[in-house]
Amino acid sequence: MAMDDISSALDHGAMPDEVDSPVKFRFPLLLRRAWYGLNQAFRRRIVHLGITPDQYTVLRNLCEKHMDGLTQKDLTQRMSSDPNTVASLLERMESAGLLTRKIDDQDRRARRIMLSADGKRRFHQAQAIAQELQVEVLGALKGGDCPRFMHELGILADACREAADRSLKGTKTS
Amino acid sequence: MAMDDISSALDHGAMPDEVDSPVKFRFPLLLRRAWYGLNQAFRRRIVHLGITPDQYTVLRNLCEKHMDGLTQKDLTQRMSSDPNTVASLLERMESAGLLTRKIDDQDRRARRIMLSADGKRRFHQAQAIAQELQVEVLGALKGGDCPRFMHELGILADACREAADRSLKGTKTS
DNA sequence: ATCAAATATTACCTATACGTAATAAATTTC
DNA sequence: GAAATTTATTACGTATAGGTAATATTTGAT
Repeated sequence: MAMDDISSALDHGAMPDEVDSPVKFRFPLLLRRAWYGLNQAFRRRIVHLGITPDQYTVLRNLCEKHMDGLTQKDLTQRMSSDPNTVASLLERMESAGLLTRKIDDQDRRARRIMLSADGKRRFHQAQAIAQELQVEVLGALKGGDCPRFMHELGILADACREAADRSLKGTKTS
Repeated sequence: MAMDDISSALDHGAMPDEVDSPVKFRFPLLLRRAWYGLNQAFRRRIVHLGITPDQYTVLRNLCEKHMDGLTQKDLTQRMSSDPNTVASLLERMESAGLLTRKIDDQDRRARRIMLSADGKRRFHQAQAIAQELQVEVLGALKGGDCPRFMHELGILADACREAADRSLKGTKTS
């Protein structure tokens, strides 16, 4: 039953009628459901640590192979995020004592973000929880489908980002 | 080069070391990039219509096969969203003249949402743009990968939602 | 019929996304 | 080498996510 629905609804790769396919197989709705579900699950599991999913992402980027710190610009790119969002995010995290921000020596426009000892500690606690959650969720994909799925999701993610960049100025549809 | 990385990083379906795999193949980061990219692209393309991507989703749900209207609860479920979020979203949309809200006859706790003529008109304009965007993005997936990918994304989306529900009360990890 | 429990919504709160404009410092240009 | 341009960040505004609590209404139990 499942494969029939899929075949009839999403057949030729990227035809316009996909947009009118059943809710269960529409890319934007599935993406929304997955993203918000994953975030809510993680948020609920780490709320006792006093950090949010986005703050966890910041801690992770700071913790792994960048003990020398990152600028806000670096973080913005690594998180596929926005300078404004990252700025206020870091402001809250600095107030919470998770990190420090100091003017960069090489470029005094930039601020170099450094993880605090407490930030590192809380990150490691959250990381164990993140790993559990990831095992739970990805376990739903049977067999060796996972690597290929991630590869395809990466292709689509890049396509979405490029579409967003194209949509800012100039030609919108190509 | 690509497949080697994938294979070494994401091999056994859902092992903990996936969490430490290269950024390019981490589920949460890819999901984030895809979701925000898609939204930003769509937001930029419909801003001239005076609606946002989330408002488009409301309009779509109201427009297709539910001319008799939906309650806020219905909309919340269809959008994989939250009652609070939907309430304020609809408040703004009502102020903008996109829809009307009236007390339901059968259940006076509920409010029945009805699309306005202007809301319907703006929806159809936005829908053409949504279809273009979807063709652009999904076109990045070559061959017949799309149906299978959507099926797998649906499985993961459900797994994420269930994880979130489990995380609210009782046993968190199973 | 009546009181308790469940349900739809609102009110209020903080966190995040992201658009525009301002500011300051680095880089490029002539 | 000073002016124009680019770039990192901040300031401020609106929209959305979602938590907790209050309110009103329906449903269920007695």
